[in-house]
Amino acid sequence: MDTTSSAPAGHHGARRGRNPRGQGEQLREDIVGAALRLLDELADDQALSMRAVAREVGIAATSVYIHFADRDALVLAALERFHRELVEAVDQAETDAADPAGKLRARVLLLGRWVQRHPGLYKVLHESTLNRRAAMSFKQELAERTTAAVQGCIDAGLAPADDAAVVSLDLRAAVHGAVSMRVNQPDLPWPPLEEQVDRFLAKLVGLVPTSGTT
Amino acid sequence: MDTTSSAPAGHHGARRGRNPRGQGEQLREDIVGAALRLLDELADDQALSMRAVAREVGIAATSVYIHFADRDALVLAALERFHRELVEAVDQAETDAADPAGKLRARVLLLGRWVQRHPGLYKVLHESTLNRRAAMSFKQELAERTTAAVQGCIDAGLAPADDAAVVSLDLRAAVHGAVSMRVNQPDLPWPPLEEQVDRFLAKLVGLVPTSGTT
DNA sequence: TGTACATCAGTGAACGCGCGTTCACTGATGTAC
DNA sequence: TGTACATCAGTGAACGCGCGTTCACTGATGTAC
Repeated sequence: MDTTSSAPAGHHGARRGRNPRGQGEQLREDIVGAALRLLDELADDQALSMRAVAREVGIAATSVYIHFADRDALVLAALERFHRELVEAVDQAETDAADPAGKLRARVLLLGRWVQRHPGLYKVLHESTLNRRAAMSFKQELAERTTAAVQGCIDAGLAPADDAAVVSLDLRAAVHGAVSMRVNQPDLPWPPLEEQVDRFLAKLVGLVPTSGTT
Repeated sequence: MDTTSSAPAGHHGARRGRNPRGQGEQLREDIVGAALRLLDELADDQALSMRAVAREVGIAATSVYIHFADRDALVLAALERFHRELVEAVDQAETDAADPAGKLRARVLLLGRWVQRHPGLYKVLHESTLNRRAAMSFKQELAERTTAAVQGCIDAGLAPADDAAVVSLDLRAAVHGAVSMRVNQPDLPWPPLEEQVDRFLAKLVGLVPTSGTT
């Protein structure tokens, strides 16, 4: 389920063979996988070149155009897949937790851990100038589910009654900021993200810090 | 005092004349000004080209190398100037405010307003991959002064006693996140930043929301 | 069963471009004697 | 007062590079008759 392990076998330039008839779409997946690996390294969508992607997959540069109209289309497809996997992982973490407060905490903490493993992709997803050119409406999904988790806490009486959308926005902004600072200046001596997240949950959402290790 | 108005007269490619003897350093300032203008537009340090800067100033591309060893050196100088102006503006806002709580609020709100005027530069300052390659230790300054302002609130009894460094980190993370989301997705319908900042000041620092318009 | 044709899954060469950077140079202005 | 020289503030041409993208093509595999 990890984005960076999506390539079938040979990593860079391993001269991959032609797919059998009817399996042409497999190359598309391999290209997206290669783009994800490179984007995570580069941490910049503008720095990704179609030729580098082709080299990584082991195909001719022109073959990328069979599946993607241009570079933006490829980056967009890669980010959509990254986001989908992220949403699935976060939802799974929520499912594993017991009560609504634990679910919200699990969501946020898993996001933090995921980002620490793929800082470059997080940067591209949220900071790339592609945000100016393309819609990326799929990003709404994560926000909506976090708001639902906040609402769950309020409904269960674990958080004071309030506008869940507003509380969720504040929480997401704070967490995004905390994560973003760590991702963008990885060499600075940051305190543990988990403690900061717990302070945000306590102060912004109003959860009682039950020190749950769920 | 605005970064984007630092060029003397002719904006793009206006064929500027040679400086008089002893005034050679003037070109350096003009180059930095042009770089700031372009970086604010591009919102990406990698997208800035030495040739584009030279065109903007109205000089030969090679003349940039008289003052800057390479592109990173130029971007670094530009960001240092942007940061210095930002710090000065924020400090001025703090001076104008009456009590410690008003000072902290003024700092944060002015930062928000400044960023809304120069979103591209904010992105480059905090998100560019130059952060990986260069130190940018000057950025510490803003953080330190915010922490001092938080400490001021605590000392004056306007905020509950707590570790000012921790509270400051949380506040900066939250504000950075709120600002960053708006900068990176400008087309989304964001609620007013000021209200969100006031919530952060109330919930994270513990200030009483005195609705001060200072 | 044979064979002409269509389709699929790609490839190789080439285009024009803007870029970072280097190099040897230019022309105005000041200064020592 | 004249003049040789040094310094300053730049310039113009050129280098090699990787890039996005287009174009006409290739060779294997399936399918209609």
